[in-house]
Amino acid sequence: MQLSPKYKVLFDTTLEKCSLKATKQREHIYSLIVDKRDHPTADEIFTRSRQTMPTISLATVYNCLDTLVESGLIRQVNFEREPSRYCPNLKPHAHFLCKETGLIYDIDLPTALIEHLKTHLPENFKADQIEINFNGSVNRQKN
Amino acid sequence: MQLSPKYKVLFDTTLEKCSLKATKQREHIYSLIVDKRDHPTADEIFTRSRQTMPTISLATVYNCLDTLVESGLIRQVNFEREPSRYCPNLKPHAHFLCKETGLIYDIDLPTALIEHLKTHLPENFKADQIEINFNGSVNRQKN
DNA sequence: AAAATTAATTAGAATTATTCTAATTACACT
DNA sequence: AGTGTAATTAGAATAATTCTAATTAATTTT
Repeated sequence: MQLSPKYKVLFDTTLEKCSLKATKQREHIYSLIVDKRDHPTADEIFTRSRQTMPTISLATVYNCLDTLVESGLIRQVNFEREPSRYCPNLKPHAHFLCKETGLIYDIDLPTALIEHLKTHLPENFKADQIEINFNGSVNRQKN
Repeated sequence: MQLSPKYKVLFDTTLEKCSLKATKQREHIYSLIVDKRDHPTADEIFTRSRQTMPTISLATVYNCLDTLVESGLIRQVNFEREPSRYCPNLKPHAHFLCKETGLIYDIDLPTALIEHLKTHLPENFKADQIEINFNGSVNRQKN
């Protein structure tokens, strides 16, 4: 529940850059996401945040998540019609949803590969973002 | 509102293969999606379908869409928190959402490229599906 | 062909995630 | 301290989707 110096600096400077305030609610929610990188939903984050900040409201959780996404500190991850999930990993990566466990995994992808995907767009298309989502199952490793 | 022979055969055989019935509601909805490939939402499909089938219900539209997706006749396309959209293009492709117009474009991608993405998964990960979504803007072509 | 079985459709209620509204609080700047 | 602006809050509202239970349609069995 305490941001490491590295993330604290990132948090402060990023919000500063966006002329947004580094409030304790925003920091708290950000620290939860950085701390437990299990791609929680807004509701899960709400539940967790109440444990140490019992007065926070669900609206604030949504507000803070939106702010953090806009400022680029976290990414919103959407799979089909499921509730949005949130991810603090800022390296270019894809997501993999295991249909058996419901767990979401980060899949590192080379930046070059992601850039290569863009070359398949028509000339007048300019992509700001690419979202790559895998769906499947993770097999238990044999010993 | 009339399926071409090609799509009619595809529709009939695919549902047959899944032991699902080729009802007139399902065919109607499928034909709308094949006919106007603008990635409509369930609600848009509902509105369109009522024009020629005024007794169809929204629940049926959702049911039919689910059935068509499950059988593999159409794809469900999800961008962020927006309502699901539906796409009859079965070739491997990505989607591009223009943030200015809200229009969704199909982006053809070589099968090899999509397969190549899978090679970046850990060994015990088996992907059934990959969803690739671009976000950005389409610039008006200069003359 | 009638009866029975099963699947699909329907209307409307219920749910759920998210957004909105209006009031309050916190903070920064004179 | 007083003012202005942004952020937070509680609760209501919304919107997409799902659920429920009843009806209809289609198919198979008798």
